[in-house]
Amino acid sequence: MKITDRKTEIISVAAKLFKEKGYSAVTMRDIAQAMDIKAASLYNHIKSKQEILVLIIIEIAEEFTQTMNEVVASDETTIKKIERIIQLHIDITLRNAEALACLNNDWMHLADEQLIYFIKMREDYEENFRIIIKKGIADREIKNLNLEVIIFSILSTLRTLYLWYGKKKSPDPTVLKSNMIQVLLNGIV
Amino acid sequence: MKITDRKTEIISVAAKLFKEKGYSAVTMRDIAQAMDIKAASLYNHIKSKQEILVLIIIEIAEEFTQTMNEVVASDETTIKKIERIIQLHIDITLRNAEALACLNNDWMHLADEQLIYFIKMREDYEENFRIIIKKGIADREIKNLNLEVIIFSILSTLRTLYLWYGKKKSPDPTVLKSNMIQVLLNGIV
DNA sequence: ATAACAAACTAACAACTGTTAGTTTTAATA
DNA sequence: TATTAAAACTAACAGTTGTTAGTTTGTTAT
Repeated sequence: MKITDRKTEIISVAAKLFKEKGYSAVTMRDIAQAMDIKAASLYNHIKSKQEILVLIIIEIAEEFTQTMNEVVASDETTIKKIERIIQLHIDITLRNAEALACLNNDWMHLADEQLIYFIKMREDYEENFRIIIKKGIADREIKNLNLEVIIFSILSTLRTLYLWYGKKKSPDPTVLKSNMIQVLLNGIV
Repeated sequence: MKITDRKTEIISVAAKLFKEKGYSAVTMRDIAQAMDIKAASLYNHIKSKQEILVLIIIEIAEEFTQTMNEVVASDETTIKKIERIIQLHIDITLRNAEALACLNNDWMHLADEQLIYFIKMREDYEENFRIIIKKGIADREIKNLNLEVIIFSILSTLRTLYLWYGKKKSPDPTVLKSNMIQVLLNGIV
């Protein structure tokens, strides 16, 4: 197996285009052109446009799922758990912002089993987060505020990190992490 | 002028569809079908598919711009200003979640002057927010954390409120507002 | 040199896209 | 009732879409 075969290249190029215009607005000819080949040639490597989407999204979704499962099963403090989740999102954003953009914006274009599978993972992820925060409130580690507001505000920030990275104003990863923890946990006032 | 003419109806139906699948994945025939008419009939009321997108996005963008300009020009405390911005986002989300989804996900499908105009408004909005927070830090109302992290975490939460509303778990607006202020300003720990 | 294989190509398809032209229906007004 | 305007219709267009079939090119192993 080569370090980066042609199929991997297609997926990476496609992800970049999907991030900019969305899955539906990107044509096979767009992807081909970005690789300096013809659209038909793509089919020597991939089965369909759908397959590209699936390969971009599912792998990352599974990575989120697995780490979240580990975190939720651990016996750390709630705050440490949240810090690990923040770290998880930052890590994946740095490694593959394009795929994250795609996951966030184009998941609804998955089909059949893959769509169901993705939605299940997403719901489980949120539910695990809910369990963590709930326990944190019960243990008085977390303020007794509306559970859904807490979860939503943290998750929506972490999920859209990809929008931010790549911009000049974004600080380096370690600074980002510590500041993000400060802001999300202790507030800004 | 009728209370709700056909054109307004088209825009509202289109926004709903755009929210679910994105601008590019929704066809004129989809919009027509949702209104129980034929695609060609839409053109008695609108000029093009593009026009629908423009009408959905620009009006709301201008509303954000105007209120933000008012807030930034006021002489309230920084915290009061942030509270007004939170209120602004909640208000618009409640009134027109579909248009907000569209603004967030499909703005890049605007064209020419409209695209430039939108990007300008978006940049100005962020810059105004930056000015507010900067002053808050200088006045010691806000903690001296990384400016961009503060702005990003608040804005990304407020901008994706539309994703959340409509779900069962979302609390009523006044509870939402007070909890959102608590979480975003004072943190959860 | 030749066989074998990966990866590109050309050409074409059937379906779908936004949109136009011209016509008919519907409902309100004179 | 006749007129008019709004809003629907049918039919079709030119261009684009994802995809397939069959062929050629380039590289590697025998």
